[in-house]
Amino acid sequence: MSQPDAPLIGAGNTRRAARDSLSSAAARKVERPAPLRQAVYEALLDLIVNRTLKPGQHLVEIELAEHLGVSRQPVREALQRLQTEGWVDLRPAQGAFVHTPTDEEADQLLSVRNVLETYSARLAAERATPEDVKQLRKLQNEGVAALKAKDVERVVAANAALHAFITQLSGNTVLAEMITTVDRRARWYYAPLALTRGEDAWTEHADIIDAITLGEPAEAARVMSHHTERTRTAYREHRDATQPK
Amino acid sequence: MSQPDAPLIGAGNTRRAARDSLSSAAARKVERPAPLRQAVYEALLDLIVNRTLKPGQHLVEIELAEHLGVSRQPVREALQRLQTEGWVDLRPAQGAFVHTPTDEEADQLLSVRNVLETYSARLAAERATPEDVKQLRKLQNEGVAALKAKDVERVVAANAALHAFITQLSGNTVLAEMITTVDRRARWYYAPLALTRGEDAWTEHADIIDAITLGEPAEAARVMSHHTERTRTAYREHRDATQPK
DNA sequence: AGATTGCTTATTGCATACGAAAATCTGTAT
DNA sequence: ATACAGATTTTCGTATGCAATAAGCAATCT
Repeated sequence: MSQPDAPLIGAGNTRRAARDSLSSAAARKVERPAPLRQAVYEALLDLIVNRTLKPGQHLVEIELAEHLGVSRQPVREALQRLQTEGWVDLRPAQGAFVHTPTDEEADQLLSVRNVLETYSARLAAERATPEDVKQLRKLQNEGVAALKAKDVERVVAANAALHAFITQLSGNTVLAEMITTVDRRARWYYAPLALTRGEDAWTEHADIIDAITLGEPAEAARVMSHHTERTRTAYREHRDATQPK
Repeated sequence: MSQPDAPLIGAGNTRRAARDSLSSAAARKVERPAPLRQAVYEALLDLIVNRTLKPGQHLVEIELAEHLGVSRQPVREALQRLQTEGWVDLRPAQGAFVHTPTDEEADQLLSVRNVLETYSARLAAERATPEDVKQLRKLQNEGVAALKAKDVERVVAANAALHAFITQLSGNTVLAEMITTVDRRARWYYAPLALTRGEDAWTEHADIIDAITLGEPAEAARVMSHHTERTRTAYREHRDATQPK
């Protein structure tokens, strides 16, 4: 049985009990209690991203439900959301399967990501305050430190944090949400190649921050585009290297 | 009672009966029968887009369900999908409300649309075949004809069709899906200003098609950006005119 | 042997049931 | 009249039940 052994909710069977345990798993505070399906969504997404649930794997509702200690209903709803975001495929009358990204799709996603991130960098350069710049430097330092320490986890986290912050700086909420989704998926795709290009990436990050600091939108856009394009190329090369055709 | 009077399913109460009537309403053929929630999704989206369901309106699950002749379940699932796409807001324990776009949000969406469409035009210019170009001309002619006939419906449809086709030409599926979603929302936003700039728009369309025909990506991008930016400006002006602050 | 048909089982999709939270209403006190 | 407290109603969120479909398997036919 390929049941993952992650959160596993206690025997608590009431709605409240299930919610609490799952929420703590997701480490979130809720004023107005978020629906259970939200916690389930986050739990499942996490399981997919960290590859506990493998691409192509058939996700049986009742199994996930029992694993998380809830009923099928919230699981269904979470799975459907995961579908619209491209994490799983829902085949009518057959159920959910963890999405298996094709090379072509990954490449397309990375190019879309390029376009969106480039635009966000441009906007960020137009709007960043000195305080924002200070924060950017901080994130950059953290990333470089993590890289020096060869702490993969930390580098990945720092990378995500830096990009997320620039995205926020753009001031365009619609754009930011889109990038958040796309980026997460992109990271999932190129996770295998991890830190093969760590050094270069953080040099490029420095260039991006410089452009934002100087308030030069065109330059920021150019450098960000270069950066994300390099990532895309790295992905391609990695792919060609590992699948020698 | 603000019950919409649109599809209204026959008294058929079985699963099969309800599915059939809704499917025919959505005018779709299904080999492997699409889930009912899909049909409900389309029906609700249509009701929102054509403003039968008004922004801010509280959507009560049971009412929608009875109106469509199904149970709450598929309605819930459809509503959740509509939320992830930005058509409704789901407030915990309160239910669904048709999303009310703010001016800021509309502007942001239109600028994202600009970026995405611009990129798709660039790709289209790189890839379009002579056959594709022929089809583009055809769509263009249809639009101009509709404009001459002052048939608003037709113009809107032709406009959507042309943009959709260029989007397809890009060959980037991920991008295309994104544009489809964004565009549909954008049209919903600026629907009020309808055809105030019909003439100009179709002149610009001609420019875009020319650039694609000549296979000049940079030019296609430039012109498409100009076009979508003009739309955005028109939206702003319309807004400022109608809400004199 | 290989394909085909009918049966069994597993799993989904929808409907319904029920408890809990929010909104609304009512009556009372100030 | 207004504000507040409590009860009532409405509506959601989750759980469960049931019919229908798809996959798996065995027996049969060619």
